[in-house]
Amino acid sequence: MSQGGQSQSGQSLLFLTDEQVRKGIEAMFFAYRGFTADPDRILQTKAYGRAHHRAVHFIHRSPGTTVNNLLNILGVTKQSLNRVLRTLIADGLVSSTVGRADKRERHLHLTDVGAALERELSNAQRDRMRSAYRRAGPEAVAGFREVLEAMMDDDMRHHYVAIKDRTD
Amino acid sequence: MSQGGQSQSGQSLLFLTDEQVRKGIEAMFFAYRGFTADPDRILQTKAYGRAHHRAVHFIHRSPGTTVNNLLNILGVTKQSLNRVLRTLIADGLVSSTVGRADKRERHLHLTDVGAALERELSNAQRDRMRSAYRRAGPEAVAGFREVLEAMMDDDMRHHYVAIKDRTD
DNA sequence: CTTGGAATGTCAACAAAGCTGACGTATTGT
DNA sequence: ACAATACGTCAGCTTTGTTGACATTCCAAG
Repeated sequence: MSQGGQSQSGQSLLFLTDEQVRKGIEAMFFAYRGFTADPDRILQTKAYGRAHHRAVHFIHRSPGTTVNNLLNILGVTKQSLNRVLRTLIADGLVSSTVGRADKRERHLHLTDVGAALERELSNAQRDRMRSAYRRAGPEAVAGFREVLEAMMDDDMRHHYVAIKDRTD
Repeated sequence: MSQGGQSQSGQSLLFLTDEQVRKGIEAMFFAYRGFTADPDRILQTKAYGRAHHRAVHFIHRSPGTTVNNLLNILGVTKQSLNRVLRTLIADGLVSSTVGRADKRERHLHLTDVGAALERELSNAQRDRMRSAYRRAGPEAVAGFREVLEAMMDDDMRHHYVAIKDRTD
């Protein structure tokens, strides 16, 4: 890593140099491309895009979630989400049911077809993640998660933790 | 981290469960949003977008690079890159000079104004990265980088390593 | 030397997916 | 009764990706 003669203790003092941080930035950029590459390839053959993937993922993750909740998680406008949701519902991948307690709300679920697509996309993405995990090892993975969590906006970390610790 | 009763050795057997991997996927999603949030905010006030940021970043990183080289790094079509480059050149942030050896090539450099924007964006993004690094600690950072590197496509890892080890 | 193909870069037109703003409807709660 | 909330939709704009067509330059085969 061309750190030259830096000792371990030297590294812990120097690991925040601009050079180190810039490498992290580029690693993030290149890795995110890999992260989305496999699902993107699948989606392209089905006339869907990354936005559909995200919707399907989080509906799968939190079945019965409302439109508003999804909006907060995805961080887009309702118009943008609605366009995606409309096609997913029209194509029979997602079902939208009026809320029982609050009839203004719509609860979203994946249909069997939607769940099948979710699995296909998930598997592709998980395979890459799993193989990266395997190559890097458990300790690297723990560090990976720690840094990512520290990088999130506070609101997003809240969503992430909420999902992470959900028990239902 | 709520690992509960898992021992270290137990963890190394179980860390590849679907649940673990899925959490990594969501961490990646939420973190990437944070990662781009600060530069995006700055860019918005200047009528530029994320694509401009990427171009400026890599021109700064490899001064004199050709359009084609930039194309490979960024992984977009040359038409898409060209649009961004055209506005950056028109606005005087980037200079494009005809190649001496091969006159088909254009060599790209940042002007003083371009370098100033690069610094502004870089600083914003680095601040967040640096603070995440600081919170997580050097060992977590090493793991972070390992997993990201393992997640890249092979071609992209090549670019990353090439840039990482450049000596000029 | 010429000529035809490969490589580099530019222009035009279109698509996906984000955005703002305005508006309508149903439902809830004060 | 009325204001606020949740959702859907229309219209129009921006960013950034795409494909197709084209000009320029280089190089190598004839």
